[in-house]
Amino acid sequence: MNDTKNSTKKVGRPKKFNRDEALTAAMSVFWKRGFDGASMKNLTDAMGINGPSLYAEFGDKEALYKSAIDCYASNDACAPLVAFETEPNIEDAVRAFFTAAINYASDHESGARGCFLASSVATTAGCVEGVDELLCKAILDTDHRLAFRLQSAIDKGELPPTFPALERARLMFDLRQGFVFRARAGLSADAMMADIDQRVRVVLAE
Amino acid sequence: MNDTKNSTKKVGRPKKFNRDEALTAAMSVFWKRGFDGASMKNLTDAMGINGPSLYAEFGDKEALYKSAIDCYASNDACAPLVAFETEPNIEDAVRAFFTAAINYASDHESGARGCFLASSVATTAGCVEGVDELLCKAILDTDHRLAFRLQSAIDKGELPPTFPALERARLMFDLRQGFVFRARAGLSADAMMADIDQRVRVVLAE
DNA sequence: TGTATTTTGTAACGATCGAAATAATATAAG
DNA sequence: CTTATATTATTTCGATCGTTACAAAATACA
Repeated sequence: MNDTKNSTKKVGRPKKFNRDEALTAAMSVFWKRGFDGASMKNLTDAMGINGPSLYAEFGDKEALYKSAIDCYASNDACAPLVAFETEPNIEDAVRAFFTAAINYASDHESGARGCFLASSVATTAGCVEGVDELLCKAILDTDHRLAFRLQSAIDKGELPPTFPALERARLMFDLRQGFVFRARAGLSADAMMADIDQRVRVVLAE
Repeated sequence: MNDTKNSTKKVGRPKKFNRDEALTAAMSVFWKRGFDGASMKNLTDAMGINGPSLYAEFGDKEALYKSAIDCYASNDACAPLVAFETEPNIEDAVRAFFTAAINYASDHESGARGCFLASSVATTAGCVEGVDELLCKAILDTDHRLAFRLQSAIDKGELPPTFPALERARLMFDLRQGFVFRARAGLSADAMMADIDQRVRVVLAE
């Protein structure tokens, strides 16, 4: 009766760690130090886990890295996107997108700056197998998700029928990369915030 | 009479390498693999130099890295800037800037993709001492150099007196970061080129 | 021709890397 | 209470890391 579900209790010594929490901790380390800059000691320390437990749960360092990328792409990277999709008015939505992007890149709870994908993972494109594909997918998915929200604003009459949704979606994405790079370098969030109004106008200009 | 100038011939066994060429080779390795991903073996192989010679000429790995950053900032990073400053007509100039940026990020002679500063050095911000400052300086210098060219277009009457030169300079820079990220991920240059006309209009819109 | 000087190539250093072997420990099932 | 199972913690591995010691080689100068 219970053979397909996982029972709440399993045989053997129980794990001391939570998989998601450990993965989030690993992502923070990779984000701050990069793939090669993050040693297994850095990782196990931050994750509160032993070497063998890490290998049993996540495979080797490269597999852990890719899991961390997936974790980021389906959680953190979406925060500005969610802000954009949630705000009903399109102008407010674009503003919320940039505001969230800047805040996120400057003051992430992990202490890391910039964007994990743009500021750390990008370095390993062409070095770690499969990273190129993960990055391309993340970029194109974001383009389309941004475009979808813009298109719905067109459908609702908030934007003219001729509005180039996909082009402006890419524009939003690329502008975000600029903010992200500046934040990684340590430039102030306030200075970037001052540019938001102008950029909202640029994105929505007819 | 010759004591302040360097004589053409020096005492001792002559060097087998050219400093600038070796530094350029080192930059390519750091660009492709990142600071931590580039081993001393990778570096000496690419530079055609021995370990001890490298240390004598450039100091340790970190010093070599910073020299490579300086080398890039005062040479390669300027290519799109120079294109922008050289083209007489402002619209052609903006187009040339983006075209050069995309070409450079997609087909650099070294085989590296993206931008050394944005795609590799950014990862070491906060990890390698002094990198933050180098990055901030490179960003702000570029902002101002772009703004200077826009201002001269205003002065010549190509752009209206109310044109927000510095804001649009930052806009150009940040859009470039998007192209650079896409190129690093492996997206096609042609797809990016197709966006240029629209972005030229965005940058110069009144 | 011999000496001083500089760079070269080789070899080696201790430290740390990612990864795994081993054994102790903590649970569920019989 | 014993057995089977799964995770823990410790230890260790060979490889590679960045760096340096050392001696041979190649030049200018006396």
